[in-house]
Amino acid sequence: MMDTGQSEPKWRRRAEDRPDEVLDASLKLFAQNGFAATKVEDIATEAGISKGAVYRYFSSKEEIFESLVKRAIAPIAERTEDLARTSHEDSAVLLKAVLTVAATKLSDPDTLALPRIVLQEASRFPELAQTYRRQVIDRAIGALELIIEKGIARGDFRPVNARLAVRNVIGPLLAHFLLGQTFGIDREASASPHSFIESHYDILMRGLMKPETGEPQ
Amino acid sequence: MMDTGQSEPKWRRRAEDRPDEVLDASLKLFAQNGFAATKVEDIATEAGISKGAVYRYFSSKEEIFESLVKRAIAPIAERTEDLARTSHEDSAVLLKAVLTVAATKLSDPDTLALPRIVLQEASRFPELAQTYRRQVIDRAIGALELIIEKGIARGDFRPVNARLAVRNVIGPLLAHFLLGQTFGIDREASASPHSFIESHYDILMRGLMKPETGEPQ
Amino acid sequence: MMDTGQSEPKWRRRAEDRPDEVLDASLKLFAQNGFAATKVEDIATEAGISKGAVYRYFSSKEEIFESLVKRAIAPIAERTEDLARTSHEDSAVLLKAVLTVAATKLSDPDTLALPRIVLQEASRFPELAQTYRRQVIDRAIGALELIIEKGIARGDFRPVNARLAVRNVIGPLLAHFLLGQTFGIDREASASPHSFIESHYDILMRGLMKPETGEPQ
Amino acid sequence: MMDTGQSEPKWRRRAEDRPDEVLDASLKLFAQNGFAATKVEDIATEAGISKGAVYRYFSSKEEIFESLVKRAIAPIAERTEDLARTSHEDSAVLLKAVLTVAATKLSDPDTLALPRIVLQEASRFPELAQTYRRQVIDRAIGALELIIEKGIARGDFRPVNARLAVRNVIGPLLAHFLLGQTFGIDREASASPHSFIESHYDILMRGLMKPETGEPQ
DNA sequence: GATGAATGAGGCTTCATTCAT
DNA sequence: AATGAATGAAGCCTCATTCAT
Repeated sequence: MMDTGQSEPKWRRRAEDRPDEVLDASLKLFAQNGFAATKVEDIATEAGISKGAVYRYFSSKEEIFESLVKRAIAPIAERTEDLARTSHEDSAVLLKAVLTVAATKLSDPDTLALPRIVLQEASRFPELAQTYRRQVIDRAIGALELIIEKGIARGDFRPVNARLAVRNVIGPLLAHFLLGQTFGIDREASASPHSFIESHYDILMRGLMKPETGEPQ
Repeated sequence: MMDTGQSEPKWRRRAEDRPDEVLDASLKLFAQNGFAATKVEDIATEAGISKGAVYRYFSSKEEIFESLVKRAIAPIAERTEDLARTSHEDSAVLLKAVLTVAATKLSDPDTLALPRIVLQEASRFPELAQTYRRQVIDRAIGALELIIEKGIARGDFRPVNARLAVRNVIGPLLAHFLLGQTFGIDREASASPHSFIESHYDILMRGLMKPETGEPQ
Repeated sequence: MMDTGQSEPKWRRRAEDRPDEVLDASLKLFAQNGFAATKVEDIATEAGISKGAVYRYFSSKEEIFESLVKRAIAPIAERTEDLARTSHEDSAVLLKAVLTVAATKLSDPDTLALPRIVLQEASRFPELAQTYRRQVIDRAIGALELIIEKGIARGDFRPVNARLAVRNVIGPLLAHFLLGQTFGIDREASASPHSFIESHYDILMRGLMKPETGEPQ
Repeated sequence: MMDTGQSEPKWRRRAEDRPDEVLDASLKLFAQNGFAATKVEDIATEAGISKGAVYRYFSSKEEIFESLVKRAIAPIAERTEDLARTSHEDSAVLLKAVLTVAATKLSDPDTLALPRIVLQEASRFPELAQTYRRQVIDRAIGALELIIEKGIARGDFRPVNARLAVRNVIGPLLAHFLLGQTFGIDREASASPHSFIESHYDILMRGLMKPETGEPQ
């Protein structure tokens, strides 16, 4: 919140930063190679510490993964409620804002990394997957559902099944960014985050809005 | 200890079926536990043969995975062109048919399994991922793109960017089935494949069609 | 002894020839890759039969090796005594004849192969090595020892320790052919079997003969 | 079951010595059983460490073998040149010195072990065999050749083909020590290194020297 | 606290041998 | 008798985790 302008020197390694550095390193390597194929020694090297030191902060490789997920969840869990509260505005405007933010974040590979890993490892860490689901997915879905329901109540949207309609909001983002990153699809200009969001928003809004409402935006 | 006299044959000689049995077993276990966490011995046991026998048909665990993907790709690659050719019909009708077929297939965990695994292991098998992408994803996207473009040319659809619009067709399916299976979301009745497809189709078609076209379906 | 001139057609595979064909194949492969690195399947393929068939003639890979050694030993064991009996001639002439025969044989890689393998595998097949030693090495040494002793008795040679002098007869052959084949030493013309034997004989005879005997040969 | 209280350290930390200890253990076992028949676990046990520890120092069993050869080669490659330089002396004296040193070394099973293994495994490690040949065999042969040529130039020796004559120097050593060790030949007193060298030298020198030179030594 | 040497269970793979066909 | 599919013991190697220094 308060950026004093004096950038924290990267080289100052402080003990309390270590766990986070380990998690950063892990995130990078897990995203690159998957959980099983990532060696603790590699994590240590990437974090600039020794293998043994890793075990000072985390009791096992699995715990690193759990902490990684929990670290990512924490801020999301806190901020999510804002989404619902802020919805005093026009539903269409709100939805566009949400989509834009989401697209911006998901177009960053580092942000996409964790959801991807969780998806990958869900079967091996069922409880963690459930935690992620409840803390992140359910909240996001819940928030979007609420936005849609409010839009329906306000008369902005047609009376659709809000819970199912959420798939039409989230899905195209998934298809674009997840497949895009995983398979390297459509790296051309036409697929820039911006133009994609324009297209998605255009189609989605027409699909949700009442016919007489006229053009979206 | 107790020999009843009825000799149980240690194994059957059934070379022709074995490779497929191994692949079936592998698909099941890979889907369940991922590639790395699946032991060759488990595959063998699941296939009802010995560890060593697996290596008569596949030279390594990786080759099993590759064969699995190729086996799944083959029929898809053949049938895909049909999709484009059949499109003499009304674009809306065609699109609904496609969505219904896709939903039916994807709601079967066994069908969804392979795409899931490919997604999971893409970073560890980059070439295989690219093969899958070209043979399956690109074709599917291409076919859908063609349907949309024909719809635009016929005046059924608004002039949208067909390539990007494809995300709005595929994405909700992904969100529904992939996340649904992975995280166990929404197992309630409201989320039946049928009702989801109705919802998806309704929103999607309104988003694509010209306003004056009237109600979809 | 009786060569009728009608060469046995190679392509006529008869059951009674099989064991020898297996041994031929084994000799070739053992010489090439060693005992451990040679697979029974490779032997079978080389012999033009199936893996199972090999086990009809030999009960194990070790037995193949044993048979190989015994097959090679048999004729040697029979012929060796001749060497001692023939020694009515001049010791120098006899020794030269022996050296020439030995050099001719050892310059053929196929002949050298078995001694090489026996040397290689001696520690893994101690009994076989002892059999080989007694049947081949001891006899050869014994025969040469006898030749030398007779030479001394006749006054052709100086009174040397015959048993130790045998090393001076055999050793250079070993050095030339064994090292030559194993390490590919001296493939030039100067190292032809013939010129080597001339050199060896020249040096050896001068070493053994009485000074006053004059030039050898 | 019975904890006496005196904690036995599971291992010592001794990284610097370990590689050599592993090589020593490997040499012993390779010499005894051959490369293929020696298990990494056996090497580890012989070296007093665990299987895994071996892999801290060598990335594979093959690398152990390579290191073994290189370790043995290094000092030889350095010292060999001395042999040629020292040859200010009488050729006969020099040759006897060389033979005596060689015999002393080769009569030690531990010294003979490596050449034996290299000979055994030459076909499986062709590059290593060539390295050994160039670094050890070619140098030794070259040095001996030089001694002989100098002897000829000085008028000590007859004009023989030096390159081929080298076989008469080396060969008897090979026959005596290599066969002796491999097949357990002549363990009697008559075959002591000393008496063998006397015999070999006696026969060899007479073979090389000019008739009028008189008795060797 | 930090380090990295050491451990050892566990996985992949090979291949001699067996035996149903 | 021949075949080659199947077995399974055994070996190489990996790597998460421990712990002496």
